[in-house]
Amino acid sequence: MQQGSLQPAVGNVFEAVVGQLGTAVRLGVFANGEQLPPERELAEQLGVSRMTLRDAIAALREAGLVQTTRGRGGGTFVTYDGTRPVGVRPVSEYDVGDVLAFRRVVEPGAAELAARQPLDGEQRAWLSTCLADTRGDIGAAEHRISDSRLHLALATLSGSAMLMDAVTRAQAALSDLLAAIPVLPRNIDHSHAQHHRIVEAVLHGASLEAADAMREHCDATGALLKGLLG
Amino acid sequence: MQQGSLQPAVGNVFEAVVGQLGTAVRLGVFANGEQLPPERELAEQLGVSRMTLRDAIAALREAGLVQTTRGRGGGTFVTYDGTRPVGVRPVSEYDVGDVLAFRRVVEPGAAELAARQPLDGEQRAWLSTCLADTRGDIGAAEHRISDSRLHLALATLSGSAMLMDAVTRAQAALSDLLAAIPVLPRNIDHSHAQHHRIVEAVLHGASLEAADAMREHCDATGALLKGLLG
DNA sequence: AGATAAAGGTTTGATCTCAAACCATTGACG
DNA sequence: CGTCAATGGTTTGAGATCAAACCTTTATCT
Repeated sequence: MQQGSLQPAVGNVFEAVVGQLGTAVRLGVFANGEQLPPERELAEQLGVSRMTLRDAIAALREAGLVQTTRGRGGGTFVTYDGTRPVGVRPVSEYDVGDVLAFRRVVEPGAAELAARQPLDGEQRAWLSTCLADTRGDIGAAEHRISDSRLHLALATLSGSAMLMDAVTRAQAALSDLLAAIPVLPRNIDHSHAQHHRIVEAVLHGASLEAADAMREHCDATGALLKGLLG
Repeated sequence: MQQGSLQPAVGNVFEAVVGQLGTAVRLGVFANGEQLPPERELAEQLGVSRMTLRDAIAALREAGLVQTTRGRGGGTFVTYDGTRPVGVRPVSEYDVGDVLAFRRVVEPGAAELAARQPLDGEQRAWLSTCLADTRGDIGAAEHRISDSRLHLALATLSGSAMLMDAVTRAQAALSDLLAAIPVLPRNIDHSHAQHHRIVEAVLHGASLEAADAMREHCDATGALLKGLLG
């Protein structure tokens, strides 16, 4: 009986950055049409040299996820609305059941913490906007992206960087799988009702309710996925 | 309102490996006197070249954490019983409150999952042994190490690699802080009672009870730490 | 003793990554 | 129209990291 632990270090910085940026785009961390931060800035945020970042951006450009223009007012812009499948490999290597289990732990935890947090007006408005965005009359792809944004927003509002990391990992690992869920109106309605309940609970500071609601939501999504993937 | 995410890539593989191995030793993942895997093997496990691993081991050797002998039957052996403070930098850069919050989410989650798992005889015995090890008439340092081992064992039994990673991160980030907790018999007794309750719950498959007990344990430790650190 | 096996120790050349400086393009503003 | 500023594009040399082959030490087996 002995441990696992000792996770391998990421050997290839370039690939890691491609994975991170690609995931960020696919999760809607950067909205479609939005401009990425300038290279020098983004490189610093990622803790990576500008050269490596540029190579990664070039890869994303080849994959059609972004476009780049030069000159003042230029930059790298997201050109991905979620409708096309993309060839960028996600970072994760975990088992589906594992990801679902992990998510079921960290997302309710994040929601619970977010509900405990004293939120200012801007934060409350942000959350409401994210919720509303999942509602609009949009396609499946956009729905998936705005869903990710809502979940990441909740994680951000938890105020814990480690939890935020964990939720990001879970969402990244799930993004491809979630794309496989068929968009029956029934599912969307159900999902939205749960989102609504979660956000309400968070806004009212009902932490246990928020955690419960999120847990239920994760269970529902998980059941759906398991059903679809055998 | 915009995200964090985009965690920086680890630039220095060497330092990362030193941190990982050092943490593993300090957390008791490798027991005192125990032999580390052969370099070629360990390098592969860590996803790192043998050269880099060797440099890292050299650093640990200088720090007095391990000793190395050559020839057949030789190898690198842990020489750390937890009594000396060591100069090896931990990996984490997170805020104390953050780590405590994170831990309070992932450890109960892991305990809950472990309780749901059908455990075989070996696993049950392992858990019991880990629990018993925290009890013996041992010093503060050994107590801290066996405590880590128990928590990591629970995480391992959850069956989720992602959760295991998360708990390992949390324990690593906390290891220095936990060392600061004074070893009043009162604390140890309290802590052991909680450990006992957790393990019992896991062995009986009482998942909610396990999660509750672990949550309480985390709260207690957290309160103690906060009290001691201002 | 001598041979073998299992470990750590060393060398070497290729590749990846970095930092910093410099070049090129383009829109905005006077 | 010309200058400036903000952006991406390029070059270069140093240092980190890798993979693979080879050397040295030492316990064990015959």
